[in-house]
Amino acid sequence: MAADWKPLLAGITSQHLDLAAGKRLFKAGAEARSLFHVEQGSITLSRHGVVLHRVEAGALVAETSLFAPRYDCDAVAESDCHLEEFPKAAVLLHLSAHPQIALAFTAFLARQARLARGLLEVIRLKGARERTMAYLTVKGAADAVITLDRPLMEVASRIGLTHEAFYRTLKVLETEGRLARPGKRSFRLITQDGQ
Amino acid sequence: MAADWKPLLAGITSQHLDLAAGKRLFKAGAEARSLFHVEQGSITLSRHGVVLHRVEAGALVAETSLFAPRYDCDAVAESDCHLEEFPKAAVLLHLSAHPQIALAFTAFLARQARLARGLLEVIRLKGARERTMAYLTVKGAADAVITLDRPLMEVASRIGLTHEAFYRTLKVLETEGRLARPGKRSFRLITQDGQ
DNA sequence: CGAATTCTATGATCTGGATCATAGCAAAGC
DNA sequence: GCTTTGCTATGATCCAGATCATAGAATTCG
Repeated sequence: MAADWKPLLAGITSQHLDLAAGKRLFKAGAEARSLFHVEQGSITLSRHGVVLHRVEAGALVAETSLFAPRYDCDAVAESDCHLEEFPKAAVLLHLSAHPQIALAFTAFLARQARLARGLLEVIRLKGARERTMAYLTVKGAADAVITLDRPLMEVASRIGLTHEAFYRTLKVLETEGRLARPGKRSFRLITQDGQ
Repeated sequence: MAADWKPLLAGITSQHLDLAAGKRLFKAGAEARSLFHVEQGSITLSRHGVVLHRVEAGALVAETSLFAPRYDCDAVAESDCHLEEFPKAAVLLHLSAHPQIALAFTAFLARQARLARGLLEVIRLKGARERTMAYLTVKGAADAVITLDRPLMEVASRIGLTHEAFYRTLKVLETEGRLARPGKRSFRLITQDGQ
């Protein structure tokens, strides 16, 4: 699905790059020269000190800058990083030369955008109850078992809740009969008859 | 910037489509046949009743479905809509035939993704103060005048606050000397010396 | 295997922001 | 011009969820 699409870059000249925690990868305003793939560690993108995005291992840094002359944010290693650097020009050339790959890349970005927007809508809901239900609902159909692949703590912060609040909310939903828990990280939404 | 990129679709066969408020444009699971451009009104995309995205006039519906065999969400008109329908196949053909346009589309999606992710990070901050500062900070550099083009009420809801809370927070920041307000919707962040 | 770390879980307290209420002002409509 | 509607603004109250605290279960690691 939201596949690691690094394989598609296979043909492009690239070079390894190690970056110690706290070191800067690039800064806003500098000429955008490369696209980066995070192999290990994580990179923080920020603008004027405000974090815009946290890039984890397996993801790309600076997709936007592929299409802009300059980087528009600062990139700093949050932890020791192992990166792969792809020269921007080479990437663009590769994309023009391989329409299939270009399309795949486009599809990848479309999914990214939709994912982020979906999370935005969920997080904008007012209550812990609603956010939790909404998050689970988009993850899977009602009456099907949904298994989360990440710690509940992490899910909690994704939807803008503390883990305590999240655990409690899950418990409440369970006692209310709106949710069944086959396992610690497995859930099943119960269809409500009253609607 | 986040330009209305409809002009790029200029060459493609399309047809007008009017949709009354409450009517469904397509439903999840149906074969994905078209891409839509909202000329007037707004469309709500939802999955199992959870709103994933609200598409306003000037934006596209179903970019993701360009790359998937089926629609993965329901699209319903929130208000009376005027749409332009572009057959998926024709769009894909057009994109393959015009690499420039394909690239522009890709760039457009990259910006969308980044924008949404930025907002996500802002909205995940804990306090009204921080969210407000962060929002303004990414909008413009410190010591430059930032003018918001939309009602403060709308900005408030974007960052997950009630308008009351937002107004109050602005006032607090102002009295704290962290923010100047040349106009109702104009702001200037004050550089703090103590850092 | 046992120790350390992380995750899951729940209880008690406290606060920031939601909610309700009210009002001045600006923009739009007639 | 006057009226209506929507935006900006601020005050009072209240509660959901943050914070602090504690602990059992599960996982990782030496």
